[in-house]
Amino acid sequence: MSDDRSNIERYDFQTIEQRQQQRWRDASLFKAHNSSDRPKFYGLVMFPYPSGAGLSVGHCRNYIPLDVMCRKRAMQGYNVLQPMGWDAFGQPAENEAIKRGRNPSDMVPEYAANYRRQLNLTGIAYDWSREINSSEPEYYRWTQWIFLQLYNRGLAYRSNAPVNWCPVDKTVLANEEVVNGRCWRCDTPVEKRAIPQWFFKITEYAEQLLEGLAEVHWPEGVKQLQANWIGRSEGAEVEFKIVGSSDSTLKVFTTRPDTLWGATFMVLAPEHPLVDAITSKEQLAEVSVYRERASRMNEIDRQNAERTKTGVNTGAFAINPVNGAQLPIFIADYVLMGYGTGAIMAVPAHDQRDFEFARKFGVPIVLVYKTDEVQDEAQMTVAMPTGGTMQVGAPFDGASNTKSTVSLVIKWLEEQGFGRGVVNYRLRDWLISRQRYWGAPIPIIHCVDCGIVPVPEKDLPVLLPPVKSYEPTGTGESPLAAISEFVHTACPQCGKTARRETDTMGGSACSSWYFLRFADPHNDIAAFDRAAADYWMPVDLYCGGAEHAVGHLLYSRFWTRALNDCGYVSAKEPFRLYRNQGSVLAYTAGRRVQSDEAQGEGDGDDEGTLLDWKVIKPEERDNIPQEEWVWRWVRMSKSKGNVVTPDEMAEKYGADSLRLFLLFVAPYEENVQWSDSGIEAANRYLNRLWRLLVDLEPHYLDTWKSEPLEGIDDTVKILRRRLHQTINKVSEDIENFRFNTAVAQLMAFTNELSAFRNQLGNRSANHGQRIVLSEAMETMCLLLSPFVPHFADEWWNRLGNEGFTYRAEWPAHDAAAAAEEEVTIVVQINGKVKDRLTIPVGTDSKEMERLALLCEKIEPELVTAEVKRIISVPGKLVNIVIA
RNA sequence: GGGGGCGUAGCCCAAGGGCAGAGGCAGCAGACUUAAAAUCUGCACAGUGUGGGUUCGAAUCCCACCGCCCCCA
Repeated sequence: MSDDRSNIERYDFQTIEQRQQQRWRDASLFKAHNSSDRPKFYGLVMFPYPSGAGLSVGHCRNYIPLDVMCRKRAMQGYNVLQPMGWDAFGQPAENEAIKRGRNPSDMVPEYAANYRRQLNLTGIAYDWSREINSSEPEYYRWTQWIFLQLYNRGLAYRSNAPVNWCPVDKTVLANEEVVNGRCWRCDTPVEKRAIPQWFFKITEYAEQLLEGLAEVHWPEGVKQLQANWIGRSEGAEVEFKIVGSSDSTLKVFTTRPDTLWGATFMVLAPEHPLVDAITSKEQLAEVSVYRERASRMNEIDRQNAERTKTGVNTGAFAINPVNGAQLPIFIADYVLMGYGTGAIMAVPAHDQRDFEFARKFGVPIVLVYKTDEVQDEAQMTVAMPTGGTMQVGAPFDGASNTKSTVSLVIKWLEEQGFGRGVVNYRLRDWLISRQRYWGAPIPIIHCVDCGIVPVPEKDLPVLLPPVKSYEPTGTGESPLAAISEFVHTACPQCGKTARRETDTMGGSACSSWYFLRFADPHNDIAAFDRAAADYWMPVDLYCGGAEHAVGHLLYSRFWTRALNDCGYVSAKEPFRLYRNQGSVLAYTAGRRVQSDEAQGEGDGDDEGTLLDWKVIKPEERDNIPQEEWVWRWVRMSKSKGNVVTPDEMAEKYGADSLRLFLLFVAPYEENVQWSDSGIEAANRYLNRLWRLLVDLEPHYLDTWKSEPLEGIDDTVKILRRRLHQTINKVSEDIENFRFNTAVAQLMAFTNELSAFRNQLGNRSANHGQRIVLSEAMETMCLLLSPFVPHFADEWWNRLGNEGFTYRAEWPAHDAAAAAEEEVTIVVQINGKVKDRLTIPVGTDSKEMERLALLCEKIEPELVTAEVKRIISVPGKLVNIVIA
């Protein structure tokens, strides 16, 4: 060890990181090949929308753990694909462009270039030769092509759908733009309007999407979320005749056909098409007022169970097929047109919502199932959904309130011709049209004579026309509708003049297949080559935020299955293993908000804003006295002025320090609180390790691998044991996504190595010590490689190795070398620790008990006590239970 | 309203039926220094949110409650 520390070489991360990154680039180190003898590994992170704020350290926390995994797989001999691209179409990009007065087609590539620069800074092993941008014609041409494949299979269709409409802004709003039923811009109550929209028929895949969940290794919570979203329920569709109308019947879906005998009224959604036909003259006025009011409400409020039930009698009656009873027909907003048939039979005795409605409107209640306690409808205070025995004068009287009774009744209904068993799903079709500019144009032409005509595949892409002004028109139509060169075209079938579809596809279309494009990103004759896609798919490890658990993941699964059915890819499930990471939070100054004050301005990345708290924006800091500041940990975002960029961190501490900190600070799934002191600590560790390696360098023997291990002394034997324990722990921890404990283990081993160095002092190491030190130094380079690749490669070369750790073999741990010889066990009396014993590993229980009873601190305690029982766990403890 | 997660030292986190501590931050003391920073060495600090239960033994499993976070509606 040098006494003159001022001369010791510094850890010069800036030079090292630049040098190593240049070497990686020169060698095209991370380029993936579409065929190989080696097994493949496809690691993917949800591709980002490049925003003007640039990449934050929060993004890095998502991407770096995947990089660690990919780098380890490469060292384990896998052919690795880790690509990156830009989710550039869609509203976030368009909104940002509008805000900045820019054209998104100029803006997006600029932002993307900045993201790419930042990602390279962090040393992530991306294959940039596969970079894709979903807003470029080379890409969205194939998004349109897939649209046509879906259209040809009847999986894309156009239909009237109620959409959110702001009557003041005269525009259609996305669900996220409706806040408490009001427009996010002008606070006007939003109305529902029926406008023709394009849908994908994801409902046709409901069952498959549900079953497929069994095949994938995803967090249970996410699977459950998808299952709930799909919402499968079994029941029956029952037909009710309407009094005075011989031709029209009312179809209802019910999961409880066994309670048909207790139905006392019917409820239709206010939008139900039969309402006009059946409403009596006397009720007409009241019904139309109610329908108008309901059209203003959003579905969230309508389903809120806390609300007082409202509704209006239509004056019409339906006939219960099972007993001929005449049931009054109401309309009420708690019934939704989008679920089931938009009509229900109401059984107040056994359904709480129906019960409340019946009590409010004075409709009779009839018990189907009765118990000893519940016999009299008039005395009921709540509905009785479960329990009891059927006592209603039905063919099933005496049956218990169970699933098997439901099945029996369904069978009976089918025999009687009253209805049939059906499976219903909560899942709705996927609304894909957007009346916005910045998206892939829907490749459809409307011809007066031929109707809807798909654009021939040879005419793709339908290019998004370059325009100066692309803001929403205010007519509810897409801005494309105002561009006559775009709109006017010839019908591909009859050649007459026709109009192009002017809606574009929402961004979620582009992101539903990008993982397939990465397999073959530059193909200009197909979306992707089947062999390439079959080689890489499925994605072996997919990382992303939990907020996409239903939307993006479900859509991607649907498209993959649809493309599989079309014969374009073998995979049925796109993502085999899926993990979601925690966010990076920044300590942020805010202030209390009065309850009547308008909430966040909806910057798009402001989600999760707390109701009683608002960020103090940088420009407001001087105007608000510090005593009113309330500090909180919130997600980083540009609008909050709390973003930390990787640029500044790489500049100050180095990319390796940033990587190490983000991996070390907390478990992968958990949110982390950003602190500069944390990254400083990571940097300090790397400095310490650097100096340690410099100190040990003179002892390094490059022939260590071929030297015999016999004759190494006990001190290094223990060091070597720790080394092999470290190999084992780090390898396992990476597999289990426990990067934080893997780093801790590397630090712990560094401390041991450092203690050994200190012990050695200025003496020269003996041969055996040199062998073990050399093994430790080289192995550390390899173990560190996925975490701090620049640092690792620097030392890898410095120790005389050619090439890259990325191409070196991941170290294998020697179980014999890692095994401990002795173990310390505890001796307890009644579960309380009294003494400790160090014994050889493998000592059996009997011997442990014998030794324990002889312990200095144990023996005296047993003189007066009666030993009732002794529990001994090999390698752990002996517990003596006394009376 | 429904679902999920998390509460361990002043702080971030380990341990996931068996000694509460692997690692780090901050703190204290010493060494080095004219001094400080950096560095090195050492030290101290909690009985695991609360209350029950299961067990020879619970931070760990179960139940209830409190607090925080996330997702869905």
